[in-house]
Amino acid sequence: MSITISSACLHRLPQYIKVLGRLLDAGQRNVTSAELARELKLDETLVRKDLSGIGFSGKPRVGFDVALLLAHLEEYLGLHNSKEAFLIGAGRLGQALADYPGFEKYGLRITALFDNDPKKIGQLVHACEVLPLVKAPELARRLNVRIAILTVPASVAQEVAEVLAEAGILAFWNFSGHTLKLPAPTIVHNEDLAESLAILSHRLTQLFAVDAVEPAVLANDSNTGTEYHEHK
Amino acid sequence: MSITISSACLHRLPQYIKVLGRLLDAGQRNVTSAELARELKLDETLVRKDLSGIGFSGKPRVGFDVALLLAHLEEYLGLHNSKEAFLIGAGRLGQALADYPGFEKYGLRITALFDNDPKKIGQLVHACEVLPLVKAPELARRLNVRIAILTVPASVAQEVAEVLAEAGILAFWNFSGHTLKLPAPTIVHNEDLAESLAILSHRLTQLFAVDAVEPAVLANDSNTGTEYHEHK
DNA sequence: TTGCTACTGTTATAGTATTGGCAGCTGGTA
DNA sequence: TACCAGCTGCCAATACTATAACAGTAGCAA
Repeated sequence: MSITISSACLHRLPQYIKVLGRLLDAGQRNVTSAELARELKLDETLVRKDLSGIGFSGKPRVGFDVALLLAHLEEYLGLHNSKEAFLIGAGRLGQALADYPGFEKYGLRITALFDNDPKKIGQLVHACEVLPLVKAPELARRLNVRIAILTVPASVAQEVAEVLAEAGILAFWNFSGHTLKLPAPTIVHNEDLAESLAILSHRLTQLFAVDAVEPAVLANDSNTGTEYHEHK
Repeated sequence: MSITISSACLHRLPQYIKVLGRLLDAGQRNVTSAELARELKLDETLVRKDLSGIGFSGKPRVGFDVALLLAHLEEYLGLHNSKEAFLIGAGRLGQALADYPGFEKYGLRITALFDNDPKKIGQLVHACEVLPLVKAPELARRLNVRIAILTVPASVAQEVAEVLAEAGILAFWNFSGHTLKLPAPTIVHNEDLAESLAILSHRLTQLFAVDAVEPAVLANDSNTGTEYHEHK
């Protein structure tokens, strides 16, 4: 099915989904590659290449069927597969994530929260009781949960992750800031605020330097989530 | 100074900083490119190229001076420049970010929080009083604040951002999930959980598919924060 | 029904990022 | 002091991604 999929393309697919969702809500039936390209500031041939690459075809003179394409993308990304996840660490970030409405839409359901702070245990967060952390491995095994969202302090992240990996957790969505080292075949997705901040900081200093000196050429790498607007 | 800097390289620099910080804490004085490469699962020539690219030299037979390199990287990324930011939206995510300890280390200081929920106004978050949102533009102008962290609902993000841009905010760190459209020369850095989730979802389905069928080759694109471990 | 238009899908080209190889320098050692 | 080992730094080769050009097809109108 998906033999080779460019990493850059993979990052664009969710963007397509977002735009398509908007179009669908607006009642638009078809969309052309040029339209998608304009919306996401991409080249229109790139859009066509991406979509044909994941096996979706448009129709000449019409474009792509919005609803069909959206469904195809969601299917391709596996968003329909219901995924159950444990949320480890019920601090502010953990609670914020538990509240995040986008998860359910994307097939992710947080089935339990864990923490080792006695004050937090028993609290209700988003209709879920916070359970003691020590019970997580056993429950993961019993409920066959494969995904963990880590919102624990960086200092304990590695230790916690190892225990959970031992209990069969295969994918970690890691917000702790500590880069996890885990044995195969685990998937680790590090969400690193510090990294984003560093890049933002660099761009800011660039911007101010440019302001002061001359309007130099700035690369636009939209695939990383940052956008650049040159002067004038 | 920095004429051209590869986007991929830019994303690696914070990683170097992280590793170097660990090494410095461990008391290590020098580090070789091979060592850095091993730690971050990169090629060692790539590490050398990145570091020489930002104008830092190592010494043969010794490697790179950890402290000096760290300082150089931080300087290069402008982490020493003190940056003041407004946090817009004092919901759970906003409060979690206000609490995040990494910001100060990277030169970012949240000087004020804003919200338009009367219940939140006046609350203290991380030693900062939550102010009414309508005052943000005026204060931004008066205090010369250039950065805004947006943790408002997606539905109002565009509107809020436009008002703030009007008031002189140049950089938006956007957690709202809505892709902002702003005029030049604004910097927008979108932090999109939905996108991350979609990619994670895809990797998961790939993993399970691989599990079921055969150990296909999986690309490792470490620059996106996701790591892959192949079977065996 | 036939030709035209507008869009898609594919092939070719160029630019960029990563990998590999080699020369040169530097610190240790006998 | 002279040699050796190890690591850097540059240059070439390769792979990959994005842009450009072109051929093909389906709807629409006359």
